[in-house]
Amino acid sequence: MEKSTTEHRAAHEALGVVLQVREEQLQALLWRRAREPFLAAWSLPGGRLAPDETLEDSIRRHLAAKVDVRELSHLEQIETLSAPARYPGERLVATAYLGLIPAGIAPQVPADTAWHPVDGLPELAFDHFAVVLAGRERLRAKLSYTNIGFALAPPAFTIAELRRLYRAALGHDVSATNLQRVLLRRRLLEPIGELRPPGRAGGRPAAVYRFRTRNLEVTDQFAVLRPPTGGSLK
Amino acid sequence: MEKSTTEHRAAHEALGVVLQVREEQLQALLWRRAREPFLAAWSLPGGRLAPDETLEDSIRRHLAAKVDVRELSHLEQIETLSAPARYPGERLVATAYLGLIPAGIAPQVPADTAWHPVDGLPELAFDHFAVVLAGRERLRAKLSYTNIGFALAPPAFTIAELRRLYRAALGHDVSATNLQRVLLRRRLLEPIGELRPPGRAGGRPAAVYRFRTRNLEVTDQFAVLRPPTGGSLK
DNA sequence: ACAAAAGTGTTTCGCCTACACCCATGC
DNA sequence: GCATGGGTGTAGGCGAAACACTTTTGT
Repeated sequence: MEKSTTEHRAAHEALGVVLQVREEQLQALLWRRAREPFLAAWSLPGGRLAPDETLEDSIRRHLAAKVDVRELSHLEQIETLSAPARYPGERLVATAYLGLIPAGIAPQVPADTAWHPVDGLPELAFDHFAVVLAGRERLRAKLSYTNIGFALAPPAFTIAELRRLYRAALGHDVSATNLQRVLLRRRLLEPIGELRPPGRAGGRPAAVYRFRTRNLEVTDQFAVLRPPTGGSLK
Repeated sequence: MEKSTTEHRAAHEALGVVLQVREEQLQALLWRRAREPFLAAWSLPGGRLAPDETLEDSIRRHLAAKVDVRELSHLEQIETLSAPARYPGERLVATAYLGLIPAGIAPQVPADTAWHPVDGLPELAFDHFAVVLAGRERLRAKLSYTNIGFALAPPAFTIAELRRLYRAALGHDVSATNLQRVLLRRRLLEPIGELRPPGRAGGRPAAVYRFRTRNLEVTDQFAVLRPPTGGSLK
């Protein structure tokens, strides 16, 4: 049963699922491949792991060629893909990361790189389609029980603007009334004390809010099976 | 900025955080190292990735030397560790898996392998301590919003028995009344129609239950920000 | 005055908790 | 009978959803 494996060395790449809400849609940053295999197919940005860097360092370094890394408001590992045949002709293990960019900034991207709505992606190279969907699922889940919205939102925003971001990311409508109440009750948002003047059509000026912190925090830790009010076991 | 990385090949290992509730405590399966570095230190079982296997295949293969793999009721990837200096003298990337074994079975383990309570672990080799804690956190979180309890429980059990498993895994007391109601309301449990006769001290016979499915299902999908009763967007 | 947009008040609902009480058994 | 352990009835709390209504602006 035991194989002689001590000599096997797999090449390792980092892949980035970089998401941003653009034009009311959740979009992913894709790169048009310049090499075989899958020449000219759309694929996730990324590249090989170098000897002296972590995987997170690596994805940051490779993404730097596509977007200004300072614009990444959040980065987390999704999963590691290791099917032996996932990359033709070579053993290549891939670790995928989820990267988020706040709405409202328009990163410069090179000519071989473009944003694509996650609903309605083109054919993607390798197993990248499933990776994008896994990234979107991670984002959607965390929108419900963490403050990860900070990573989709600009530094300051109105509830109506935030609502459009949540709607695009979640894929379903969100009530502005309830969104405001949930995020305020959980103390994720705070008003900065300014008002946004209404547009041409008039209307009451909107209060401007910001996220209280721009680091990931779990805000709904134990939905059920909460510890009893008081004691933990040992 | 771009490094010449095309030739770098990192060795890759799979690590298993195998947990079981034993004697009312959540315990992890550890292996006493027989080689340098960290000779004789306790560490997670696992081993090198072979050329023609996935990482999941790999951890199953390596664990087979420690426990009967058929006893693994659940296996999922936790995270991939890639700090360049995490393993002395060699670049070694590690992908950690969480494996669960139902309570009540006593797997044969080799002499160099033993169960240790997760509260009160000895010093572990490398970065393995943090990996065990990450595995426990994953388990605790999923106990709240999935049916992962099936993987800790034997095929049939009373509510009182299940309560002890949840208590050990969560680290805090759990009310049998509420545990029963939550798990029945979510339709995770169903009675098998049998009764467990009481012990020497008497008492009403307990109904015997089982998990409706023994595959992972998310049961509390969107805590908040649920889609409106009706429509999804696009 | 009217339309538009933002925000608040209020009701309803459902899930969860806590605790009292009832049930079935051994001694 | 009484002790012991299992299960159910029920009331209260709380967060969330829904919707009506008020507030503040532009035209």
